[in-house]
Amino acid sequence: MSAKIGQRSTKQRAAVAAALAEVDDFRSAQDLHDVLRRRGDLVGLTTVYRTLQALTDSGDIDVLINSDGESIYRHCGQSAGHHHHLVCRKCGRTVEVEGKAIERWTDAIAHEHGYSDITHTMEIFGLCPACARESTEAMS
Amino acid sequence: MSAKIGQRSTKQRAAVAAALAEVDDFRSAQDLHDVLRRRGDLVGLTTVYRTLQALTDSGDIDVLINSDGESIYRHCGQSAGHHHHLVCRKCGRTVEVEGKAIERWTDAIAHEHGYSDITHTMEIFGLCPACARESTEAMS
DNA sequence: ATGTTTATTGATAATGCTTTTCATTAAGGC
DNA sequence: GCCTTAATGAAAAGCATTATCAATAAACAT
Ligand SMILES: [Mn+2]
Ligand SMILES: [Mn+2]
Ligand SMILES: [Zn+2]
Ligand SMILES: [Zn+2]
Repeated sequence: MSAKIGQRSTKQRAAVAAALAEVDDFRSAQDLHDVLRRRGDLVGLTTVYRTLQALTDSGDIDVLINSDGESIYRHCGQSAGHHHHLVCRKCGRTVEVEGKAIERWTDAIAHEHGYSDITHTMEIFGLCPACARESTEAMS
Repeated sequence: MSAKIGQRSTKQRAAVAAALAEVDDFRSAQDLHDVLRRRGDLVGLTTVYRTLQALTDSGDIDVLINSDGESIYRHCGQSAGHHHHLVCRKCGRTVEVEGKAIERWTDAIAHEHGYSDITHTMEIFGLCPACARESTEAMS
């Protein structure tokens, strides 16, 4: 929402924002750096990292850590409101999912054990239809 | 469950297992390496990593990736079966929770979108009763 | 427009976790 | 005890991310 990621607007930050808008999958900083290079926007890798960090801090994009321990970023559709993700572990294709049931369940469990001030993380990983098809074709 | 982490039993593996039994919160490989050193068990860091990897693969211990992207391990009570955790963000106190509802829900969502080969992560964080009490006392 | 200030950039070096190498050691079966 | 080979671990490599710091360029004043 708020674009307050710094006090000066630069072409580098605009380029990172554009790249995030173009691909709407979760991507690593280095992936996005490559996307930028292919687009013709020469932005330093350091700046990509810095900008993603700033956008994450301001809540404008979502970040999650994949099973390799690497951070991946995404500009979410309705960045307003708590939601979760179904992510393809191969290509990053993402579906945003919302689940009141989960929210209620985690709160119930936590209170049951006397825990307060609850938060939770929850992401689903799998192979998207396209990547699954690719996999089976490769076997034949 | 199965202790089949290899075909030979060594004192190093026994030492790692003992260290895991002694501390029952989530710890990094390097933390456990220090615990071993303090115990007087000289086990190479490489071996600690390898053993934790093996124990994780065989399902004997749980691993999760913290917000720094570092893997932390824990020997769980009933190590049989998939489960999740309710972790105190202050002191690390952990409660193991099981939730068939979550498992069914994630699978349903994933299949609904055509995703296959599903896994998921889900952890609950909060303040345990003891830490919450401490917090309110500090305010008075 | 030109100059001044200083936030921002980015090439490079450094950090830190984890994995790979590979020569040495020691289980387990005989 | 001997043999086979899994297992160990010191050292090097790999890899994502962060820290440095001199050069650059927004924002603002003149
Ligand atoms: Mn999202
Ligand atoms: Mn557990
Ligand atoms: Zn995919
Ligand atoms: Zn606590």
